[in-house]
Amino acid sequence: MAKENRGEKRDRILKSAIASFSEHGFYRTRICDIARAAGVADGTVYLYFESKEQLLTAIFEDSMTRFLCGTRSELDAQGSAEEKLHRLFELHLDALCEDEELATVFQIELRHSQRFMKETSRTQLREYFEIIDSLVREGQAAGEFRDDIDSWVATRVLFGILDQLATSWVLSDREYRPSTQIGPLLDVVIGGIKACREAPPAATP
Amino acid sequence: MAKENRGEKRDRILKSAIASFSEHGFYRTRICDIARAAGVADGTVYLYFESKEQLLTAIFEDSMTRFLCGTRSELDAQGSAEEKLHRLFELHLDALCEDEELATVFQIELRHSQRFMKETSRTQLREYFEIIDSLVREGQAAGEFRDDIDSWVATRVLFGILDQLATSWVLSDREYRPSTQIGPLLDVVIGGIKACREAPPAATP
Amino acid sequence: MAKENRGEKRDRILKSAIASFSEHGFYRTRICDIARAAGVADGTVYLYFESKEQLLTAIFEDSMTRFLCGTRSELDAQGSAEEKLHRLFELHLDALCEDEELATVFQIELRHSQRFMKETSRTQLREYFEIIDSLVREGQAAGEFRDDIDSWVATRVLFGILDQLATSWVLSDREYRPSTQIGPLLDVVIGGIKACREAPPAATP
Amino acid sequence: MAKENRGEKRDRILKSAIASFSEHGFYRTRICDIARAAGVADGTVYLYFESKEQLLTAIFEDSMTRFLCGTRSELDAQGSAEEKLHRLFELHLDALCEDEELATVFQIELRHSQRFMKETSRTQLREYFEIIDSLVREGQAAGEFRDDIDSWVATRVLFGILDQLATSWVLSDREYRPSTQIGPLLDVVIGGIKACREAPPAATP
DNA sequence: CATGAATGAGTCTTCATTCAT
DNA sequence: GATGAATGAAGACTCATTCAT
Repeated sequence: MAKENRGEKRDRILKSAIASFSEHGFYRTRICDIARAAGVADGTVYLYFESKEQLLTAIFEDSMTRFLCGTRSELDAQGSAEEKLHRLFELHLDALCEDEELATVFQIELRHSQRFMKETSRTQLREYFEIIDSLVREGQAAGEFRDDIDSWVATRVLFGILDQLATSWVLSDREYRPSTQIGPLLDVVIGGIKACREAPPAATP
Repeated sequence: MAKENRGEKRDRILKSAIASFSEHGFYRTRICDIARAAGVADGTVYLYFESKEQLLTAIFEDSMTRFLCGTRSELDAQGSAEEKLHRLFELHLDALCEDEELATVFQIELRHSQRFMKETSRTQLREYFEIIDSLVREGQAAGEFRDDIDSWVATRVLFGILDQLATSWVLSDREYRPSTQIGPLLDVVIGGIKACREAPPAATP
Repeated sequence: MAKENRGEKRDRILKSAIASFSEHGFYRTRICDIARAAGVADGTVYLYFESKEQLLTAIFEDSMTRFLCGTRSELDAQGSAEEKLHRLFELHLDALCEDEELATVFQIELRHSQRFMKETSRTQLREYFEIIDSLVREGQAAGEFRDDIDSWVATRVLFGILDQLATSWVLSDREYRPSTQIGPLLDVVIGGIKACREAPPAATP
Repeated sequence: MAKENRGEKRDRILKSAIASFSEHGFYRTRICDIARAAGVADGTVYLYFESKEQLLTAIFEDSMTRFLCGTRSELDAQGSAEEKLHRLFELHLDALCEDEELATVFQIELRHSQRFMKETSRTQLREYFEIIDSLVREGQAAGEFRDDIDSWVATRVLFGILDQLATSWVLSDREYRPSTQIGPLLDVVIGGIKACREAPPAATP
């Protein structure tokens, strides 16, 4: 029970943090609020996380790790690069939609964290970017996508769409599922990649 | 000069606040930073603004007022409802692009303000929404748009696109002008409104 | 009164800090204790001093500056180097005896400060060492002291005696004036310097 | 092995405490640092010592007990009272020199402990004072020392010298052995006691 | 109007100590 | 006895806000 307990407690704190951060924002949330919500003492939070800032970072890292973990195998099951991209986006958005609070932290709170935006983000996010990038290259290699477009540029556009879709949903009244909107959007971008439209980013937002 | 001075000083403070808020974020910005940047004493800030929170609100209100003021006459100069919508979006995005710091405050910092999101926003934004709404109705009345769609729903979709376009730009490296992307986007939505596409919101984010 | 007040308040805080540090020790003293004793708010302490640690450092620097200031002219009034040394020691010890709390901070509390022992001390104390050193050289040049002894070694021995005399007094019941003991001690050291005794440091403690 | 183990563990903790206290100071040392250095759990420290403060006290008491134990027999081997005093001082200083960390704790850290300075010290030290005092009386009875001097006063002077010699050494760069300096110093004091010099305390510090 | 020194409530973080295992 | 996770009181420091000048 000991080790079980440890992970369990860490999770409770993380969960409480996500709830508080999403409801009141990072700065208006006090460590003691998180602790109380998690049913632990203030000091206990610091047994699991270095600082309030790192608690925010940990939310990102934990979720990211879990997400990337389950994603790769899923993608292998798909056929074309476009299908894979579609599935990736679906997984991404569904993961966020399953936990509205987490989604808020991801799309809103993390953007304020200096440390996150400058360090963690660049390191941790790279892996995700590389997955997208490899799908684009795969599509290019298979003749599915234009290969005169830099795959990294395409990757940023694709990620941009995804991210905006998520932010949009978080800031909305959340009455719809953003993953249902992937199709039309992807159509435009893929169309842009496939055909010779001049400005694929133009379709981004 | 007296009154001139007053307005001028208020503007300096507002400008400094925008700069600080956009660079360091609302919570990491101290009133004394704003005061120093504006070349006034800390206490002076409170002669013009009730509180730090209200300073944030004022940034929104001031900009909104200025924007709405110049907008109506501009719109009258346009022909069709679609042209007017296009022009409105253009004005909106150009206003933000002209001042990247202001854009950041609008798209990022204001979202954290509880008071803003719950009170100010809903009050102040209504007027803007009503402009869009009236354009939609105008188009519907003129047979330009489908009239079996609730104008208020259409309005929210349109505003959503606009807002995401702006956020997207702010979070990006800002190498492009978002107003150049209005055309294709509007095409989709208007197309959605005009024809019988199934999911107009699908193009929202 | 404004500027008067400022210096006055700084002094009150410094004085309260000396009293608290000497009575309860640096670590057991709380900033709010000092503030209350000085009749100011907690935050006010930080308007005058960067940190608790720096408050300790400031006690040293302030006293040192004041002491060195008044010392030089005093020394010019003396005749031989030995007389000057005697007078210097007298001034040093009397300065400490005049303020037992300050003496305690100097001889006990400052020894624990990492920053002090590693930075401030070495910088600020150097000037004092140089005064002693110059007196030793002066005595050597005048044929008053042996000149086959490194003046810097002699300086350290002399300062060591002085410092121990002070510490000794602080840790004692303070029923005597340490300055009355300078004569005999100096006799031994000077004797050691003057004559050819082999181990002047032997008389140090 | 059981009992052996207990004493051994206690010693390890004590040794680690001495090392940490001397290196970082009492207040900057954390119990968990001591525990880790001793290779035990945090809680284990409390199986052997009541509190952090008492750990400091125990360092004094343990060393004192060990020292006093070996001292008496040593003294019996000496001839005159002066020789015994000399030997006592030698033993004292050598004990400290053998363990620089212990010396630092004795001369520096213990001075900050309120409880030590006010309670323990006065109780535990008394025995040591009484040894010195008995040697003085012995010398006086044997006509070796002047008997018109209060033995208790002489005792304090003698202890003061010894203590300062130790502190001086601890604060120095420790390139010399303080016990080599006992001779000259004792000369002065004993001389002061023996003859009719005016100010025996003058040689104190 | 303008100032900026002063305020003091608020919060993160530390760490001695406890106690269930 | 031993452990080390958990506790929670304590305190340094910050900063929005006020108000005497």
